[in-house]
Amino acid sequence: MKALGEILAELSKGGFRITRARRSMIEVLLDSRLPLSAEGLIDALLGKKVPANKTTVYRELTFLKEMGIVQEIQFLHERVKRYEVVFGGHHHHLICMGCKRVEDVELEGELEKYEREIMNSRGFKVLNHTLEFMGLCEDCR
Amino acid sequence: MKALGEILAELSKGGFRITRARRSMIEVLLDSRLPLSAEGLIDALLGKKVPANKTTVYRELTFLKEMGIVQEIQFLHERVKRYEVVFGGHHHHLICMGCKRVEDVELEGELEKYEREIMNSRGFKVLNHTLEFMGLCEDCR
DNA sequence: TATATTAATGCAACTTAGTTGCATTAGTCA
DNA sequence: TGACTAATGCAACTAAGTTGCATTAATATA
Repeated sequence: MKALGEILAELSKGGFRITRARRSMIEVLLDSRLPLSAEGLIDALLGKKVPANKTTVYRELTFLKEMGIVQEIQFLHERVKRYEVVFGGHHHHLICMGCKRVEDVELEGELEKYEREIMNSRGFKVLNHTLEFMGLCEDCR
Repeated sequence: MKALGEILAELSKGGFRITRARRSMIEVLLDSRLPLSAEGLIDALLGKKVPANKTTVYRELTFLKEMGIVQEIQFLHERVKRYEVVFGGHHHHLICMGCKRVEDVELEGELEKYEREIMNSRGFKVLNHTLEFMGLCEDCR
């Protein structure tokens, strides 16, 4: 997980402008410990008195995705997409069906075994995967 | 994977009516070797000269989900939801980024190891999970 | 087989999430 | 400080799915 300054420097070096909306969006996403929807992001911005236009927010999210700064997540139990700042390591989510909170998990060893298996038995080359666990968190059990 | 007759008998026993739309939708879903979107389902029905109203199709999909006959799948690379008849065993998908085809995979041993790990380290009780692999199929590599 | 009951249907109008075109604004560099 | 153009914001649009309500038809019963 990078710091705000690092991200901004990287963008600046790439010839992109550091606007109020851009900076604030990255700040909000960095501060949120769970992935935000576009709507949630707009609310957070308005809460910080940062003008947040829907079009701008969606366009900026597309941009930040292309830059590899944020990633988009689609949870099965929701219609909307969520966004989070890309983490150092690839990780997954624990989604509590009680309180709807989302936590991150990193898994040891990952799914390489399965990916090899799939390659061998099907000739299918896995390039990426998504994995989400649904259940009940400690508080909701 | 159940046969059409079985499914219809089960519904009938439950006091639900066997209508043309209901029978045809289950038929189409059983025949499709990949999960269908609502739109794809409507097209398939029209192709069979079965009148297919959007509202009816969505309502029937909701019903079939509630009955545990079909399951809804959300792929990360798509906006729409897809539906498939529930299989005997829990399974996952291989999504080809080239030709967009979807194949099923069943994994040995599954993710129990991770689910135990998550329970032990976080106190989070996993009840369900989703796992999709994105990559290139044999033909597209 | 006819009839009553109500599950299922279908239209139209709506909602939600996200997108597009285009004129305007504001970062950045010289 | 000004020129350049990336980024913005409005309004209008699209796609996917939903809702209310009057109508139709599957089934049980007489």
